[in-house]
Amino acid sequence: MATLNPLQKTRLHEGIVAQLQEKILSGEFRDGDKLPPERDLAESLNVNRSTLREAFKKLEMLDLVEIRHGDGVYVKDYLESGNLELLPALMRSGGGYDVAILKGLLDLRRLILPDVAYQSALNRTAEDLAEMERIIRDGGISLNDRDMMLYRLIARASRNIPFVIVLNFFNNSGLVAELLTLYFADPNNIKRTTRFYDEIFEAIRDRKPDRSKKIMYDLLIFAEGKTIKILNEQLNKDGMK
Amino acid sequence: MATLNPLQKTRLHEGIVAQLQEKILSGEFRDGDKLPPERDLAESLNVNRSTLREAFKKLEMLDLVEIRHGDGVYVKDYLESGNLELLPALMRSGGGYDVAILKGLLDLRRLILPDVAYQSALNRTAEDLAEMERIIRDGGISLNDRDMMLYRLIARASRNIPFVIVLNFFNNSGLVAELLTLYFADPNNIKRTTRFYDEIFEAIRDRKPDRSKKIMYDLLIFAEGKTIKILNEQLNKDGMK
DNA sequence: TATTAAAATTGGTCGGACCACCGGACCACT
DNA sequence: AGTGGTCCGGTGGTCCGACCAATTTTAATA
Repeated sequence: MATLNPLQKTRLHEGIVAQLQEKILSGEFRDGDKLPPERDLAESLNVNRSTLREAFKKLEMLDLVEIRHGDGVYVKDYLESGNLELLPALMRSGGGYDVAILKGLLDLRRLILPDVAYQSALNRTAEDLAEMERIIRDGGISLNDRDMMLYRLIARASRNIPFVIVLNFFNNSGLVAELLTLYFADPNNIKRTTRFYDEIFEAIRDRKPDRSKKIMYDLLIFAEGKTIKILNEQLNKDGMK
Repeated sequence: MATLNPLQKTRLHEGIVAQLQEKILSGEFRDGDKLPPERDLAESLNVNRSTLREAFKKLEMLDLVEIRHGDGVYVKDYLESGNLELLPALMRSGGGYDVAILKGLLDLRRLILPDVAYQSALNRTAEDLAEMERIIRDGGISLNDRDMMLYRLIARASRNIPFVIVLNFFNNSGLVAELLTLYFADPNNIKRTTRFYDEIFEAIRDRKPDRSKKIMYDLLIFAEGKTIKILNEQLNKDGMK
């Protein structure tokens, strides 16, 4: 408790969230622990109680803590209640990437996206197609943005809202963006993905769900392999320094 | 005695969150809309500005709004940024179940859980097995709780943290709990699920990933079919009234 | 007309006050 | 010994009013 640092950021309560979240995810605060009273904690952090409470509201929404009126604030077990939003933070807990968690995330993506493509081929409209084609042909968009936009369009065309929202998680977590930058550093990968765009577009256009699914799956397998390889090389380099 | 439900205390800011969330999900507040200033909105809602701000912090965490210092609070497109936590609310938007969203959620579950079982069969420890057996044999737990606890144990045994956290979503959203109650109302379904417990336990115990995966998949297909059927019957009944 | 400076608007933080709820201690009665 | 009643300190929940900080709008100026 004594190691909480006062902070100065653009938004104080965000800094508090980050600090407390880190302490929970790292195990410094464990399941069942009772945090100090808001008044005390606010004083320790050199912030107003209102500000601290705004931070607590976010932590509560992340299911990291449970706030009991008249009692106190208790740390919850994030493995039992934690939110998906925690995964990016969890993956970076040690400075670099936690490869096990990264692989788990890639597992999730590989399990879901092929079926998104499948349903997209079944339910896409002419408008969906037009938008997809526009994105694919548009040269004014960065590789990263184009990639994420296309996936979003495919998901929307599936008319499956849970699919769309799960994809948001991958797109907005910043995770995919980071990996894509590494991935697209290799021109061969750009070529492979560009081919993928054409293939998946055709398959969805022609309403071929099974083929769409396979095309998506193959691309994901390819991209996963490359990405893991790149990360391993980085790790080795860092390790030798 | 058993029918007494603990009444939930409602915190003011939670009511505000629910109210604003509903207006956003229903489309009354659209993407890009600027909300009234905190001071005005607080007065309209008859609450203090601090209280309103706590609500805003939660809405921001749900990615339903974007707060810009010196500018205002803007509604975001939940289809582009929305959080998984929104799905339960979205599914109940019209009073009953939005069947399309429900099916999408079942899709997700069916895509993921079989592979959770697969990895669980590969990575489970003796301790995992012991806990699973304890849950399966324990007669003192409600059907619902036992079901959710077993799934959680299977997920943990997979040693795949993203899997565990995704499963939390299904377990904690209240969604599965509701459906399970309907599902377990039929003794045949209880029998089928009890058989599933034994089968999946054996398969995981014997480290048979493919068999575990298939057992999980078959059970999910069965349960989905039954659940959808029950819901359709309910809809028809309600429609005839 | 374009630029710049002041003013207004709006979210962010603050300090202090009071209310609502919980838990434990203590008491009265059985 | 056990049950219920009462009280009290601690803690989260809400409120008030003020000022700070970022942005937008408006007005003054070149």
